[in-house]
Amino acid sequence: MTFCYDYARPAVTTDIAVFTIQDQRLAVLLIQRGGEPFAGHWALPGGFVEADETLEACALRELAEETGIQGVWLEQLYTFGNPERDPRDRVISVAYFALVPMASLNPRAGSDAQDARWFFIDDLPELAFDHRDILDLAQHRLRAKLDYSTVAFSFMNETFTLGELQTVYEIVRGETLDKRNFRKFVKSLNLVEDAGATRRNGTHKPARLYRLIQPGHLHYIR
Amino acid sequence: MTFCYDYARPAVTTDIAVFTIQDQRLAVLLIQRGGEPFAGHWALPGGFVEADETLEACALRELAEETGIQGVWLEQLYTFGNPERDPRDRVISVAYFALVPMASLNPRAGSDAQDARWFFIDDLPELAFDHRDILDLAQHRLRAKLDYSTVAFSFMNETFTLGELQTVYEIVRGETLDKRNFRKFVKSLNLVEDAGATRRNGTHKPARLYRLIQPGHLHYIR
DNA sequence: ACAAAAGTGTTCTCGATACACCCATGC
DNA sequence: GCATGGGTGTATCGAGAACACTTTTGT
Repeated sequence: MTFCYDYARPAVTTDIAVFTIQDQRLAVLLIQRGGEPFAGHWALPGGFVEADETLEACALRELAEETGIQGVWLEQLYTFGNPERDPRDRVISVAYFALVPMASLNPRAGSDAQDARWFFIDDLPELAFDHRDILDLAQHRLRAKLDYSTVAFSFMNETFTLGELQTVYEIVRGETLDKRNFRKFVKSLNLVEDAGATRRNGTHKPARLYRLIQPGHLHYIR
Repeated sequence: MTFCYDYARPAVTTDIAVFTIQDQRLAVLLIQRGGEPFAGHWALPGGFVEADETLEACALRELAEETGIQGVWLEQLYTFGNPERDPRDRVISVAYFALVPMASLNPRAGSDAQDARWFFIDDLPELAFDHRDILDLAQHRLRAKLDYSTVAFSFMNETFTLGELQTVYEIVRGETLDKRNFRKFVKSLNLVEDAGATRRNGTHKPARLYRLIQPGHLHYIR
């Protein structure tokens, strides 16, 4: 079956940059492409928009199909439409980005993907298409959003220590922060509560655990 | 001639929200649609992406064709992809927004448009498609951008008074500002210089004229 | 005992806010 | 002379930055 139109139409895809924190470093989820073009290259998960699904539904579906990851919060990033970005054909890609808790999700390869795994953001392989540009923009947006929203909490597990949270801020911003100022800042947000437990985690004082008062909510600050 | 593909493809358009300031109010450029659907309704200028043009080039071309406006600075806003947003067919629209100097451009109707003119943002007709949503988002983004960039200067003519600039801020933010604090703020940016002239403008003291030191540059502040 | 991360307050600086009067012009 | 917008300075407040020591645990 073929689909015919009076004018040329571009193909439309979504691509998704999923970030997490691993080993105290920022990591992104990539798949290894099974088919041409760029067979064997690493790329962002994503794929073609189907006739009756929203762009966000497409992104969620492709993410689940190619990596097994489900139910993440997505934000639209930018739409890439350079006519040369796909060597085969005119393809316009609506890019999304997402953050998932530290090391919580084990990706597995799915359809169209030979493999799916986390890469550190500062140690990436060569990427297919313009996915490197997409990733750079996503990282830029993530850094900016840290300053005026509570995105960083999306990286946290259900309970977490303030030290872990501070590490996330330090990793994304690429600079160290003062511990006392950081804790003052977090407490002034009034978004976390004491989870009533501590975690022993090595040869030092146990850390108090906190949880979000409204899990899943993104807040705008400043 | 027809174009055939193995899978269904959406049509892709760009739509552009062009803002200006008129009579101390925020205004947006709309066209009256000539053809179906929504014939006779007012809508944002825009149209289908051609095979070999970038999304931004498409937006600029459609804007010129439909309204005669050329050479404006565009920023990508958001991509609207709800499958129901166009009653005919699946159409995905990449929305852009732009700011042009106060009352500087006289739109004229062009192809596919019976008419093109400015509407005050708080006195809009019923709009075609989901263009009301696009406009609401554009206005929201404009307001937000005022706080961390110098977008407001895009509304200004080559020379302008600080009173005019303050009025722009007041219109977009919807609140009055203190004159002394505002002037202190503008001067602290170090982005404007004295144009060495004044403008008589009614029954009061003439106002000093300023100009941008780097015209056309958008700066990020804060 | 010692190494290693957890936890805790005060001072200072700077940008943002609040606020009131004189000036130059047209009528 | 009076109405109208142009133009100017100072005091206050609050958020962000700088900064050092004690606590608890594992080995």
